[in-house]
Amino acid sequence: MTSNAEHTLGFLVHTVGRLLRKRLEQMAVNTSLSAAQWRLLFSVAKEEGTTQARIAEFLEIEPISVSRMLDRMEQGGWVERRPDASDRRVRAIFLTELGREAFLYVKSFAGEVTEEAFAGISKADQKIIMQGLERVIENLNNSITSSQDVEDGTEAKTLESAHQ
Amino acid sequence: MTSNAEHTLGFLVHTVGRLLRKRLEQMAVNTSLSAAQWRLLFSVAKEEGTTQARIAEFLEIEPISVSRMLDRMEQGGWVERRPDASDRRVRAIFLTELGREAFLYVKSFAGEVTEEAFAGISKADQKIIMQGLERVIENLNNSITSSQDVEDGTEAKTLESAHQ
DNA sequence: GATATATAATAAGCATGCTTACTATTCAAG
DNA sequence: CTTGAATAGTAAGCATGCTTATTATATATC
Repeated sequence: MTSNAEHTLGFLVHTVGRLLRKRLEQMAVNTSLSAAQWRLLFSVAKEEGTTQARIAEFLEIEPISVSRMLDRMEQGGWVERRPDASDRRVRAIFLTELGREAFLYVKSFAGEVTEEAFAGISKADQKIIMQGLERVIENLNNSITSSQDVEDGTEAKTLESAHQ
Repeated sequence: MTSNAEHTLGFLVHTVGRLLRKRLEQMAVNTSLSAAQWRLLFSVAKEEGTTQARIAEFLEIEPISVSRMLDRMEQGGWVERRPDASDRRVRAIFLTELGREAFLYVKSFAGEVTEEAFAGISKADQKIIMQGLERVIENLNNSITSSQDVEDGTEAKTLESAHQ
């Protein structure tokens, strides 16, 4: 509807992400869960008793980010940190009853949001889009990794060479 | 490569967005511009002398977010706030020479990142993906707007009704 | 067994988004 | 002309990401 920025992949994905987040939070207004918190609940529900390090790896964010989100979510009563018997560095993370309910609640319409998003797009095209995004992730991961490996200065353009 | 979370639209888009941001920042390591700052430069370059309110509308973020980003970007010497002759509430925003160079610099490989991302995907499928994302944006905007209009409690599920 | 290295979690401080509340200014209605 | 509403920008405080550094504990090497 609104004449939406430029129509490049970056702008589009940025916008879609923002709107998905917004719509999910709008539907889940009864919980006070953010999309980020829901992802965290998701990763704990998938593997109860997991560690903070494993959560960070799964969500591909930094351990410190997990730590501070858990501070708030533990305080909100959604999750619980328990000491690990065999390794005193480790905290095992569990959902509380409230956390389990909230997770199921939001999960119950995560699919609904996807349906709304894909309205009017054929199943075949939906498949192309989903598989396309998977491929994009693979491609970018490769680019990022190989560029990190090179690290010899030939990779990054300089300000001078960029626009002549 | 990595067994990447769940394969839902939300998780995929979230990941693609993060990787695009990361790759762009990796390539533009010579500038100290973040992806968010680049988007802001983009919106100023598109319309020099624009106002903060217009930038906020274009980027679909809040005016206060623009204000604080401009604080830092003005301090970094990328942009300049000038008073508006006809309306003393307004600040007209301009690129500095540095800002113009940085913009062109990053712009020069924004397309490159898209190419990397789409490697191995046919032109036809690329088109389906791009148009699909445009449609998704339209759909979500509609859902969000109409849900805001309703606002009568029948829209949002309750915790009780969600999982029975 | 002592020491060096690796790992789990946290602390401090920054950027970028948000909400809510404020000031200054402009515009519209009477 | 005055008053009241709308608009442009900012302030304060919060959440969620980051980087860099620190603490506590485990593990591997000599």
